[in-house]
Amino acid sequence: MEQLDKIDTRILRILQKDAKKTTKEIATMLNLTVSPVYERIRRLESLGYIKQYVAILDKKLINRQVTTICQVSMRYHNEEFIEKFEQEIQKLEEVQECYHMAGQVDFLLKIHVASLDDYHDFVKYKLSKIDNIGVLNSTFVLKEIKHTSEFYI
Amino acid sequence: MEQLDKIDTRILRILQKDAKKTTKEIATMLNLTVSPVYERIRRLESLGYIKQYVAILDKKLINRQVTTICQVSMRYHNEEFIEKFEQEIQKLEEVQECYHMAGQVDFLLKIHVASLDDYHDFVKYKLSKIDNIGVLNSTFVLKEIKHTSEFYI
DNA sequence: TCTGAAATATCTCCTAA
DNA sequence: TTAGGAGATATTTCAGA
Repeated sequence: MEQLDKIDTRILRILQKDAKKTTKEIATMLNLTVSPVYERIRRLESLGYIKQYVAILDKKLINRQVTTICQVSMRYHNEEFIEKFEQEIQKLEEVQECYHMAGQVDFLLKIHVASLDDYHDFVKYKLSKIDNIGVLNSTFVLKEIKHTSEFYI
Repeated sequence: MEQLDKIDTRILRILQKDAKKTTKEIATMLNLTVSPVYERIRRLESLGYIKQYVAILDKKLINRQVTTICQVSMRYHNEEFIEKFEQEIQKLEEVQECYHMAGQVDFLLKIHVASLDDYHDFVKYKLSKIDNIGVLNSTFVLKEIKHTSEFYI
């Protein structure tokens, strides 16, 4: 895998903040012409450095204002159950993030719903239906202090 | 605040998955011409439904493969200390998410670094320098099972 | 790898239904 | 709110340094 040079890194920094910046604008910022910037972005995409371009929505406006962190521990820790759990989680649209953790708790989930009622339903009818869950501990987000998709590079 | 109709919702769903889809492509998917789609996207942007467009990077390729969840509790819970903590967290580039939580733990942080050594340095020289931290509990992500910026709408 | 230019496509805005 | 069209702007490709 080739290394990134300073120009590549600067391009990634710019696109992490604003994917709508035109090639021309980026070229101007970097004192280059359009072509090399165009080629570099293409290369960063095809090598997989840029995975995708997405629109970030306002969760309050689209009525997903309740964020919950749910910590899950399995009853039995064999491979089969773990894999089954991971598969089931993929299907749950309310779950935006899920991590397999080191330590006491097996999985940490971040969940977005419209209301506490909806969260109740989510746990009752979806999450707790998954096999082999031992402990399930939900805590609610009072306020989002920081949330970015950017990596510091 | 005006409500979104079905077409708006479908546009948002598409742009959440791929912000590079052209107006023309979206129009074709929705059996419309370019103009109405163009106008709706503009409206969704100016009303704030779409907050921003970003490029999502591959954290392994850019060398940020270590993800940590850090749970922080304050020593004293007065407003001044809480606000100071929130301000300091904003400045730390390693912190991608920070939530003020209900319950035992005050804050939950998601942190990305290149290595365990870097995490050690982060805690030692940055995080623990913040005033009034009582308990600080780090757990490491073994595997990312799911991570999306999409909301189910 | 870069510059510069030419071909192609999209964006953007306007008028009208 | 949508359709259609036309000028402005961007993307994409390619020869040459």
